[in-house]
Amino acid sequence: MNYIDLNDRQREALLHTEGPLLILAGAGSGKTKVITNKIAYLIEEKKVFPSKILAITFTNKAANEMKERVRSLIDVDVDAMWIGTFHSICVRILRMNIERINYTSNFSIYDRDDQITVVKESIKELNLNKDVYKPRGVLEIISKSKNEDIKPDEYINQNYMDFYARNMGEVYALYEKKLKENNALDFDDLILKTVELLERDEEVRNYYRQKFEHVFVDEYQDTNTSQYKLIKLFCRENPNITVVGDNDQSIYKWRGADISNILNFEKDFKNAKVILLEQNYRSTSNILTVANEVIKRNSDRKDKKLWTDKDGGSDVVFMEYRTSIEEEKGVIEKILHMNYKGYNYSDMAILYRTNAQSRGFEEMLVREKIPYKIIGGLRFYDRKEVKDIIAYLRAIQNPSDDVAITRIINVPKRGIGLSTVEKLNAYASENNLSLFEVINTLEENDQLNLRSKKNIKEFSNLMNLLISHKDELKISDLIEKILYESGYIKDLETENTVEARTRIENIKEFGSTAVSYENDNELGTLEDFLSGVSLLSDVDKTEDSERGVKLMTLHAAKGLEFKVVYLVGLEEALFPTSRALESDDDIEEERRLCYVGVTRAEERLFITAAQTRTLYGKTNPTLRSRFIAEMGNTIEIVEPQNKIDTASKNLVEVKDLTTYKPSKVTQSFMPKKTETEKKESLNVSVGDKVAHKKWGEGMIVSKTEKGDDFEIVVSFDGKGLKKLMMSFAPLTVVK
DNA sequence: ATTTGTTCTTGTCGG
DNA sequence: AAGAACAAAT
Repeated sequence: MNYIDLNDRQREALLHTEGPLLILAGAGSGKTKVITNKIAYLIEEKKVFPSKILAITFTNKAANEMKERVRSLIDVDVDAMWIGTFHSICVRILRMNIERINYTSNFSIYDRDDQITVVKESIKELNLNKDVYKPRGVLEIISKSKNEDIKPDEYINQNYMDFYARNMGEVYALYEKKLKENNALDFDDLILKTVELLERDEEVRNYYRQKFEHVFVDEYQDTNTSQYKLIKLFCRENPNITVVGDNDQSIYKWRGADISNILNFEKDFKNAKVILLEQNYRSTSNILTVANEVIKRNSDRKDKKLWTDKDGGSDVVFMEYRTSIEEEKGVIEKILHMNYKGYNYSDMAILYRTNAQSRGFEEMLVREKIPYKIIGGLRFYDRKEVKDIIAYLRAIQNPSDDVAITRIINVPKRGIGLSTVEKLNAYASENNLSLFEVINTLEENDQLNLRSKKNIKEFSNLMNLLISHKDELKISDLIEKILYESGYIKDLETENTVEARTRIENIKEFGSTAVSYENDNELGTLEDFLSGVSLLSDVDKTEDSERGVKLMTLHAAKGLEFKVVYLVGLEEALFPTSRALESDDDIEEERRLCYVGVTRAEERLFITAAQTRTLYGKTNPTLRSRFIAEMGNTIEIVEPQNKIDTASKNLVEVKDLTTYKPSKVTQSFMPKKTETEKKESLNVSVGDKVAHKKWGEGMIVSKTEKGDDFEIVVSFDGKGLKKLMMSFAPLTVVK
């Protein structure tokens, strides 16, 4: 093997095989190359056993790529190494050891939807109002508490004086109780329970500490508190740990990622060596200049500046269209043009901030017959029919899984409706039984009528039949049995609509994933198959070889690269997102996201925006994103051909759109009044300068219809953003 | 009485 | 798109 391919910095990282090492790797600086070469070097030169190597990534795709690249470097059994995501490694450890902390190893894994279901049940059971205690919001609190290792009773005690928060603590407590009863773990638990296991059980802890002589962590800037704890638990004295990350690409704060993990590495690990990789092998220097120009505005970061020895390349171009529809059209025209110039469609990607933006581009691509692939969005495994089948499998594997049972008890329809399920649930919690146990001991229950009992009996027979076949059937055959015995397929066939037929197709495709799983893992169990399915992330489900233009969110694009990138929707309140506008920290995260987007491009980068955007059927005027101004003269601003360019015309257009379309109700109930009221109130639009009695002068950032009134957000000079109702605010227009 | 089908509302980021 | 509220069917 030769290591000449590496630059000096990279080689230095490779040769540092003892003790902690932090590699600060800028975008496109060859970090995967360094990790894989280092692993190969350890095995070949340092005679480290592959089974003593642990490498943790964030996606399965990254893990597989790492395995492949090590395999291509040296002749080694890569499956002996532990290379996987945080979650898959934890599941592997838990399946072997979870009995030590009082679970059984056939536990279910709950995804976000399952979590919401449990939260809703808990809210209901505690007789709380779900409009006040919003399930999504409560779940956010629960997840946050879990990641900070705050237990329900602690949370309740901390918030004892706050009625609202205390009740959320009660929901949290019940949620945890239910998960335990269902023998289920959520995504957060996978990490937390592993931490708990290692903390409590010295034997297990020492086993893994001994086993993992060399630990690698990729995307270290994205680790959260519990993941950090886990890493620490794997480490012995002066550990051989290599972490790779880029603080400028930390974009998962909302998921609990703690950027201080990477910023504090040198404090946390004594005698840590730090190596900076700043040479970029991906992009032209023009693209890097834009990236550097944007990211340098962030305050809390390790200073790092990408450079390249490549030529300048083409200018980075910004185009602002009049409407979002014109933006979509313009980008598609550009795609056709670049294709004509010799770029393949598969070399191009459209990157956007929110999934909702994909639809317009998709329609245009279909119209022009350009091949494309949307990554993320409505995911295959999130489809109703696929989730139903998975729920059947989960219920078979772990009958205590009430969420799975509830999902399928009346799918396909078998006459067990809402009120019956409610009764069963009530009986279950009263007697501390699982739903499945209640179903199996129906005779004792006298609250149900005969018809319901008969239907339930049929369902329980079905489930018991399926469970009895669990061990003797292959997974794919079990799936077939489920589809046949439950009548699921028959139901869809009778429906005989286009929709039903695609559902059948999807189910078939799911069946074939089971077949290929069996081919790859001869000894694979149902449990392993199910964990694999639930731990897949978006990015994992897309093949590299896929043809066509790729559409994805900026988050999904991290780690990928494309010859031509279209970065779309650079507008205030969209990118940066409206929810970030009021906090500097959040703006910095949006800026990192922008940096990630820019650095995906290898040769050509087109940035676009629209002056009015139609979303959810509403058209609103927009303001150019601050990031465009921050790029300054590193980008070339090009007037799109289909743009109407006189300023006055734009203004008229904008006004028309804002006062357009009062909601249906207001229109029919009080047409005249609405009209006059709106005319009377201040006639301003986004971008106008206004003055406020208290806050001085500022500029209008957004304007949204709220009933008869408009809510406007104004950015006051030196005072920040304020939300105002237009009819009440003492505002005057500044010319 | 209970389940199933239909219409209307609501929310509205990201993995 | 999913849930609530209501209407229709069993």
